[in-house]
Amino acid sequence: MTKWSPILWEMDDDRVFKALADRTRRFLLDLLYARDGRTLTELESEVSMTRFGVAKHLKVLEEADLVVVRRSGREKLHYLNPVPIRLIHDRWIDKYAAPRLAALTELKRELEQRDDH
Amino acid sequence: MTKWSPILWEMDDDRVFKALADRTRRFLLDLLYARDGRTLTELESEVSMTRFGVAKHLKVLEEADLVVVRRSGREKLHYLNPVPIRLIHDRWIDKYAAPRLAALTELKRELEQRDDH
DNA sequence: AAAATAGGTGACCATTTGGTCACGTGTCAA
DNA sequence: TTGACACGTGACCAAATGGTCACCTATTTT
Repeated sequence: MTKWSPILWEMDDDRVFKALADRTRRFLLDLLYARDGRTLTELESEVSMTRFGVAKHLKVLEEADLVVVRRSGREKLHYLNPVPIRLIHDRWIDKYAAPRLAALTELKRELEQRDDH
Repeated sequence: MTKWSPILWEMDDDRVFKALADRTRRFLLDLLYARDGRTLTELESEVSMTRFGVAKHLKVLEEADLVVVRRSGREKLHYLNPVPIRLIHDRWIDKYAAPRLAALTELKRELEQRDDH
């Protein structure tokens, strides 16, 4: 229905949400958020799963454009792309409510800290 | 691992992402984003699915805390809760990158508009 | 050139998920 | 109080998903 401009990127929202629906894939995003540009083998070593499983998950993340890759010889470096996440946010949170919400989530974080020890 | 403060709300991140992974459920959130406080019957009329299907989806959204309900007699009014969405955003987008990203997504939106007609 | 390294493919199986239906409960109005 | 209305439950089936494996290609190193 919507014609997307292919100039910057393509976002298929179903692919993105399906990609985020799996714990392992979210953990892979966490790893890349902490440090970008890792190879499949390096990521595999952080997850208790075979290389094949991890490769499959990374492929799903790529196709959702949540992860972008750069090839370097026989290695494939993985990078986190935050744009689709930002679009999720913008879909259900309006500009004027955002600051108040940010304050609330901040408060939540503080309460957690206080609880943690 | 993290002890959550039950004071404000509980967030099970898996429930949230699984809930968002379905097109119909996202559409229900869109409907509630446009106008809050609707009943099951009203929401059902907007979707080509039986009442049972819609009820099941709403239950999933409730359990994920993406929708909160208020009972009024025999009716059940549904409201959108943006907090879990905000938490998704905060997980993978750092505070300093957010403004630049917002500009990018804004540009994207403009390009779409230009394309659309 | 041979061996080691990094990654890809298609098939397979167990489990989960989406949607429908028959039936049941609580609330309101005539 | 009787019937209409708003919603909930448990069973059921087809389809999609997560994970593993045997086997494959391409690049680098010795």
